[in-house]
Parts: sequence; structure tokens; C-alpha cells
Amino acid sequence: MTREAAAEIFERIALLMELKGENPFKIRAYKTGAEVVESYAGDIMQLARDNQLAGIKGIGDALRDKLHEMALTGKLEFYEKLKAEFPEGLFALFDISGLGPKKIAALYSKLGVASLADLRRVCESGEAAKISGFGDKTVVKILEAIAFREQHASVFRQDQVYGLVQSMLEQLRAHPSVSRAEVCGSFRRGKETVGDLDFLVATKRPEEVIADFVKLPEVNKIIAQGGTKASVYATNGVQCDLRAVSSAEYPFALNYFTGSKEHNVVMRQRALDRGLSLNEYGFKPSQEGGSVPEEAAEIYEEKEIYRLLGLDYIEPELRENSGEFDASEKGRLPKLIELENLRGVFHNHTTASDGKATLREMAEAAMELGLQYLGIADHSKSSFQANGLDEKRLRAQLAEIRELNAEYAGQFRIFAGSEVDILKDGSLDFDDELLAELDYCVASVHNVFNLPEAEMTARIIRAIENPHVTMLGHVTGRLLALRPSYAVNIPAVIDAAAATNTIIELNASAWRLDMDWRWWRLAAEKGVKCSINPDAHSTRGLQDVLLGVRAARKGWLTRKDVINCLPLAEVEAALRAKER
DNA sequence: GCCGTTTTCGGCCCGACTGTTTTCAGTCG
Repeated sequence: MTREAAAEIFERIALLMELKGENPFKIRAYKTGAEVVESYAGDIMQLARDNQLAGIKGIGDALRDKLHEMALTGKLEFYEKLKAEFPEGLFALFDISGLGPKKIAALYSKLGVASLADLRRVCESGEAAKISGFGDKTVVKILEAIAFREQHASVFRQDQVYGLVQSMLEQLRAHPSVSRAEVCGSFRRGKETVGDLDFLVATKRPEEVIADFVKLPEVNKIIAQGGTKASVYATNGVQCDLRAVSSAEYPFALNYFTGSKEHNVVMRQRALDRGLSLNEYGFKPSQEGGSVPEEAAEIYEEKEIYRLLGLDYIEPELRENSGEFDASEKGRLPKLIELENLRGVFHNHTTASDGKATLREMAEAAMELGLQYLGIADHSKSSFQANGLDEKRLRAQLAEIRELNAEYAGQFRIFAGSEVDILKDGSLDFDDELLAELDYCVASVHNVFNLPEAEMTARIIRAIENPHVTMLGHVTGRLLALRPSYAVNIPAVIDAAAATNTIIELNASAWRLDMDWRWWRLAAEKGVKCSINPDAHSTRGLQDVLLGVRAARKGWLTRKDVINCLPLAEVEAALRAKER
């Protein structure tokens, strides 16, 4: 069993206990346990198998035994019994914004609501509004939340599929009859979420490869299986399609199945303009009696298809038919940022607020990743829920950082910052005097999400105009497929950032990827710099920068647009650019 | 269920907002 699966079971135990009205502290212990399992720096499942879990904070006797059982048997008796007390569909109700355990328990016990469909029915029929604690407004909100949820029903964040993609690709590439394999579709294009996964292989024995594909351990259910393609559901619920083509067809199929649909339409039109018809198998003459030029018959790489159509190679992330053809024709495609360009990371949390690792552990993890610097930005005092730091604790952390920096002298640098709350009126949670003592400051909205657009925009711009705000955190507050962005005028925010030399964060957490890639070209054109921030709450969380880089590439950004590509010697000046 | 320089019991994060109420329960961050 993977650590993700074990953490998920602890989380579900917590949900079920909430439904049963169990001791809230017991529930919290399971939630904490899930977080520890998820973010532990080390192979916690191996430790669980070997019974070596003693001394891990947050894992006591009970959770230790349960982890051991899961690691050994792949199951947990305790959870199976608990789960059997409630219908499976109840879990989906927790994803409805505004519904918590008490309301779900009431709906279940009073009206027998056991699924999203049931929930919609009792809301529409008026039954729900009659339950004590429910009213008309609650019902309207629930129906709105169901609609939002359904729009995003089969949507998966990258962290939910990344491991699956790597593992399936690895197994496909290792197959003796497979010469090449790749993942296509929206995943290859670096979209923030995906609906399904499209795999492609080049092989001379398609049926054999497909027969082995549907037997992979990650496959939960076969939807369809034929001579050249198969569709399955993976254990985490993602639909995975596999197409098997010949080696000669492979570059064409790779291009076709990567999309986007709109990009493909332009590609085929360009081919027609050259007397060629393009599909997923290759070039053909577009008219009878026509011919295919020699170079079109000898294509091995995707790049050569673009060249034949008079284009520079277009990276998959840019294939949205949003200007890439024009730039490609003119030789003006950007040289996209790469993971290796990053020299450091800002906006990270420690145990001082709601992080799982200490300052020193975070610094050492960053060093191990080959980074030159690490920016800390723990929550400020208004974020009670996240154990935000008050002035005194922040100053203490500042002193601790100075000491560590003395120890690391020359090798590595920690930048002392704060993720300071933007209060309802746009003022900040700390006064200017304290902010001036920091190396940098990320300002973020964490509460009162329901302001009208004009007010929210003014609130954020007021924060941007503070000379000590180095960068703006997660601009829209969205949680992918879970909670929409609050109302905010992003072009106005970008203009304000440009006018004040304020950096905008690309929050690299798989849940956020905020600011959205669709806005980065505009921001870069206006001269706004980006900071790819992992918003790490654990040492493992630092690796989310990978997702941030993918989103930045999709936003046409180069290393010159991203301040944490700067070497240590230059980045400090960049942090001070605004104050100057 | 976890934890402990106040250690084997007693405490465990806090306040805003919303919608339902008529003083508060539930949800959220």
C-alpha cells in the first residue's frame, strides 16, 4: 500500500468519526496522522512494514499498529468495519462546500440522503429546508455547490495523477515489445487538471502490449479492450486510454493525441495549404494523384512535422491555439523555463506556523535539492487556524534565521519573510516597521472571500501598494475543482503590480497553481516578475516547484521572467527592487 | 488518539461569517 492510500484511509476514518459525533480530539489525531503519513521525510510505509515507527510525532500506539497492518496486508480491519456502517456515497457529500459532518449526519439520519443525487432531490423537493438548522438560503447554496462540483466531477489535480503517469510510463517503456511510449493529452500539455490520461506506445505487437497493459497493478477495471486501444479505470478512479501504433505512425499519433483540438485544426489546415492531408497516422496527398514529398515520408520525430509545415517546434505546453503559430512562424517562440533553472524558492512554512518541518529541516531539504536559498514565509497572527505568528514570535524566528545563516555562511542563505494576511480593508496584519525588518514579504488573502469584485480588487491593490509587500500570494484563492476563485479583476491587479514593481506569485501547490497560466503572458508583457513558490508545508512539499514550472511554461515564461531563477548573488537586489 | 522540562491525566487552535435563530450551531480557514 502506498503512503497516499494509507493517508487517505486515516482521513476517511476521521470523516466517519465526525459523522458519528466522536470525540473531536480523537478525530484530529487521525487527521494529523494522515498529514504525517503524507509528508513524512522518509519511506514511512517501509518503516511501518518493519515495525520501526516508534518516535514519529503524531503517530502513537494506535496509529502505529494500524499503519503496520496496512503496510503488511494492504487493508485495515478497523476501517472496513467503520465504513460498513455508512453508505459509500456519503463521502462525496463532504466535497460540497457548506456541508460539514453535522449537516451530512442530519440529512442522512432524517431523510436518508446517501449520495449527491439524493441530496439534490431533497433540496429541490423542499424536504431539506424543513430540517432544523436548514433554511431556504442553505438549500440554494447547496444546489449551487452541487452544480460547481458536477462541472468538475471527473477532474483530477496533477498530484493525483503524477505518480500514476510515471509508473505506467515506466512499465510501458520496460515492455519488450514497446519501442517508445509517452503520455499525451492535457497532461502532456501541462494543464492544471486533467479529465483522463492518454498513453501512446509504438509497437509491432499491439495486441500483446494491450493485453499486458490491462493487467497492470494500477488497473482497477477494464472499460474496453481491442486490437489497437484499451480504456481502463485506474485504482484512483482516473480513466486511462492506451493507443498502440506502429513506429512510423508514432510521431503523428503523438502530435494528434497531445492536441489541443484547436491546435490540431490549425495543423491540418497548414498541411492542406501544402497539398497534404494530416491525421494521426501520417501525411497523405490531399488530392488524388498528388504526392507526398520525400521528407514527409521519413518522419521520426514530432519536430519534423512542424518543420515540414514551416514552423519552429512548438512545445506541448503552448499548444492551445493562442498565438503559438504566429510566434512560431516568426521565430519568436519563448525559450521556456526548465526545472533546472531554479536557484531557490520563496514562500515556505515551518513548524512555527502550520508546517510539518522545522526551519533547519526545511533548509537542509532545500540544500539537498541543490538550491542556493530558501525563503521562509510563515503565516501571520490573523491566521489563527494556521497557528500564525505574532510580532514577538516572528522576531524570534528572524533571530533564529540570522543564526542559521551565520552557520551556513557562504554555502546557503535563508531569507526571512512572512506570509502576511491581507485584512478585509486591504491593510496588513503587521505594521510597516516590522515588515521593514524582513528580507521579503508575501501578502495573501485568507478570509472574507465573498467581497464584490470591485472591493476585493481594491483590497488587493491596496496591499500591493504597500512598499514592503515584495510579492502577492495566490491571487485568486482558488482550490482546483473544489472552490472557485473569489471575484477579482486580475488585469487591474497585474497593472498595479507592474506600476509598483511587485512580484506576483505562481503558487505551485497542486491545489492552487495560482495565478493561473492564462494570465502570465499578459503579466510578463507588462514587465511583472513571477516567483514560483512551492508554498511547502513539509520538506516533500518543496518538490511542488515541478508543477509550478509546468504552469509557468504553459504561461510562456522564460527564466528571465522568474526571479527565483536568479543566483543568490543577484536575487537579494531583486527583492529590494520595489523599495528602491 | 496523542502528548509530556507542568509527564500517565488532562488538555488538545481560535475567530469570522452565515444562516438560523432569539442566543447559537455549523462551517471554514
